Amino acid sequence: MIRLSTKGRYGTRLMVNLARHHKNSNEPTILKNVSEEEGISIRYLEQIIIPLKINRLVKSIRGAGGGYILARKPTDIKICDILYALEGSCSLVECIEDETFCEKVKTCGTYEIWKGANDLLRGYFEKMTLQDALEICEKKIADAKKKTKVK
Amino acid sequence: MIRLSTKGRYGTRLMVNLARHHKNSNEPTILKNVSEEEGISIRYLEQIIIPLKINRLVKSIRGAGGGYILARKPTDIKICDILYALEGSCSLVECIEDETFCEKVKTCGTYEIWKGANDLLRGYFEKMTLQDALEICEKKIADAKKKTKVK
DNA sequence: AATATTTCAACATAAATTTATAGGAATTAT
DNA sequence: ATAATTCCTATAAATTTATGTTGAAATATT
Ligand code: FES
Ligand code: FES
Repeated sequence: MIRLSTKGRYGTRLMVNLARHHKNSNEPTILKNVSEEEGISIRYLEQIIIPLKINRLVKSIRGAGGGYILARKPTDIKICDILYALEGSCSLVECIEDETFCEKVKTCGTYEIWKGANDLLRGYFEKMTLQDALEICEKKIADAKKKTKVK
Repeated sequence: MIRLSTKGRYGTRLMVNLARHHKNSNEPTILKNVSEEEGISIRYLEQIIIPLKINRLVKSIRGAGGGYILARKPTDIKICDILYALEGSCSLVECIEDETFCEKVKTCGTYEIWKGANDLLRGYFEKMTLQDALEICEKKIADAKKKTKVK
C-alpha cells in the first residue's frame, strides 16, 4: 500500500552495514564488500551512497585503501536522517511537506488521514537510531548462530 | 521517504467522494463529477476504480442514470481495505508479506525496523473507516465555509 | 419496438519516474 | 608504474502515471 523505495531500503541496509564495520575497526569499508554481504550491485550502491555523502552521514576516502566511513557515531544518526537523505523528504504524501503539491488541500477529504499516519511514522523513525538498528541486527545474527549450533 | 502511490491517494479520495454522495442521495455517482470535484482525469479514475470494484468496495451500474455506489456502509469500509484493494498488499516493504522477497531476511539488519513501522501503520489504517474520513472531511469543509462567512 | 443517450468496459499507447547496469576518469597507497 | 577504489556520466529496463479510442451494456425517449 505504502512503499518504502528500494533506495530507502538499500540505503538503510548500507548504513547498518557500515555501522557494523565501524564498530569492529576504523578502516574504511569498501562498497565491494557491502555489495557481497548485502547482495546489492556495486553500481547501484554507488548511486545510493551519493545522497548519504551529500547529507554528511558518511565520508568517502578515495583511492586505494579508501572506502566509506560513518560521519558520526551510530547513536547520533537517526533512521529518519537516512530516509530524509535518500528520499529528499520524510513524508507519506508530498502535500504534507509542500502545501502547493495538491491543489485541493483545503477541501481534500483525505489529507488528515495521511497526516495522522505520517506523524506516527515520523515519531517512530525520529526515535530510532542507527545504534538501535545495529543492536537489533547483532542480536538477530547471534540468535541465528546459536540455533545452528544447537542443531 | 515512504510514498503512498497516487493510485492509493486518488483511490481513497474517490471513495471519500462516493461516501459523501452516498450520504446525500441514493443515486449512483458518475466519474465525470468525481473527476471535476477532485481534479483527477476521468480516464485515470476509470483505471483506479477497477480494483475497487473487483474487491467489492464499490458497485457499478451501467447505462443512462448509472454510475458507482459504495458496496457497503462507510462504517463498514476500513481505509486499510481500500489501500489493500489498490495496492494489492498492505505493507511498507514486500518482505513482510512475502518472506521470499528479500533473500537475506535472516541476517537483514533492517527488517525489524520496517516491521515495527508497518505494524504502527497497519494498526492506524485498520482502525480508521471511511466514515471517520467522511466526518473529518465534512467538518473541514464546514469550518472553511464559516471562515469565509466571517470575512 | 426502435433509437438515441448515457455510462461503464477494455485495450492501446505515451510520458515520467524508478530501478539497475556499464564504462571509464580521477585519486591515492604501495 | 600499478592496483585499488571512489566518482561521474550514460543508458537500458521496468514500473508507475496518465491520456486516447473504441466498444458494449443498460436505460430513457420516442
Ligand atoms: S491534499 Fe494531498 S492528498 Fe489530499
Ligand atoms: S529483509 Fe527485506 S529489507 Fe531486509
